[in-house]
Amino acid sequence: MTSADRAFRVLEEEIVSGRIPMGTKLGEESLASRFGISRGPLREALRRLEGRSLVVSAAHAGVRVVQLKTEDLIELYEVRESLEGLAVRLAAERGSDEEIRSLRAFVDSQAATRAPDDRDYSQGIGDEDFHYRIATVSGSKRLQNLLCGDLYSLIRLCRFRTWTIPGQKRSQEDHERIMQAIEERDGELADLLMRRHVAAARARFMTAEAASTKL
Amino acid sequence: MTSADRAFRVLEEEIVSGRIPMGTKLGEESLASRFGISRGPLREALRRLEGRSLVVSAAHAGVRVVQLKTEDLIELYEVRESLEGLAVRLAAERGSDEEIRSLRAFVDSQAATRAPDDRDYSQGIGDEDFHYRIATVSGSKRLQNLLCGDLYSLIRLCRFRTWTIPGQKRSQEDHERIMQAIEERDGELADLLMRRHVAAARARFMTAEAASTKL
DNA sequence: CCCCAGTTGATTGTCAACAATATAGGCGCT
DNA sequence: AGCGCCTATATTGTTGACAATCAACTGGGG
Repeated sequence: MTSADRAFRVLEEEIVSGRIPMGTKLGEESLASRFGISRGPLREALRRLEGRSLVVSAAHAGVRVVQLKTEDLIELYEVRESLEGLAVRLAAERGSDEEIRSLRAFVDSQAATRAPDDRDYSQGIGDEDFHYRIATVSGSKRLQNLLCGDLYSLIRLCRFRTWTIPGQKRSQEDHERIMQAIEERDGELADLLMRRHVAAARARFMTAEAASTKL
Repeated sequence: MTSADRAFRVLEEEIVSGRIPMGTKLGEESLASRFGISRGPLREALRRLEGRSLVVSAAHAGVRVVQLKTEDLIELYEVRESLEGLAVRLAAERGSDEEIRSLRAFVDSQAATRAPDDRDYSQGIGDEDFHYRIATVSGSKRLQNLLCGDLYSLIRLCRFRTWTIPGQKRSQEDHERIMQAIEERDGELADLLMRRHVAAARARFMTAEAASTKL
């Protein structure tokens, strides 16, 4: 593993997790000294981040962490809606029995470990994990990379805004129904339910956003 | 515009157009001398290509143009099907009257300029242009970048394989019906028709592929 | 007092040389 | 003759220095 690889992974994680806020300027020299490497490999790491749209760079003006506006997040959710529908359809139609059993076990464990008052956050993680696993079961590498590699990263980048009331009980019910559709190999129904599921998440975000901008 | 930018654009165009075949090794020194630049900027261009999945790089083993297998192309078509459905739905529901009129004018011009025997290729271009314009009218920057920037590039990269019988008359009829759905602001219908349209293209490719591998 | 131009400073873009590693070819061994 | 090892070469990874460009600051003029 090269030093540029390390810098890329660390920066990617820090940007996606929000530890480096949106719009932050990424000076080459300071970052290079921080990682203990030269500017050459660091610039390569930045270019890879640029290729993945996590940063934007203007010539002679440095690179900054991408700054997503409200419309950008809405667009991301729209794309995610379609792609997750496709993913769950493929998972239902082409997933192996073993994969589906494993997915069922996960859903049940999620339902069991959910403490009655454990609202906010562990549910968010569990929800994310559910979608992540479906992308895997879909069997489409390209789709998995698009969802897990690009979309989720960008959406998580704005997580602080979508820390709205998760409505996790409803989410849990959604998961259960989607799971049933998968087990019945009903790709079309799973697709429909999944689209509604993420559309609901988008709606929650939009109402929360509207409320916050009204203030 | 920096020299790394130039190298990136030229290489991107040459890879996507197929002038640099899949699997070709991209040596740094030869490319650098060809562009008249040093290895530093060239490496940055390669890293940007890597971020866009047009090349794959292994440490100390150089970078090669991505080599798409049959399953990869199928996966690309599946993703494209969903995303184009979304694009045309958004175009129908949110496109301005002016944009839709412009789109109609384009479809009509395509139907008019198509010479009766002009099969193979100008239709392929026209078809691509149609989808490109719909992505624009959808109004979603993210979707437009995904479709026009990433998916079409990778699909075109395999164009030599999908030079199958275009069935352009059927394609023209598809466009006409999709256009009508857009004009009626029927996003759901446009979505359905578009999905069928690209599913048909995928089916043509798959049968052609099956025939060629049977040989 | 305000505005514009020149200059200084810092940051980015580029280069050529050095170090590290994988691939290829030859040599010896079995 | 076939196989494994070892060297040699070529390519990649990394570095520090140099050049070019942009931004801020200062000084002079209106």
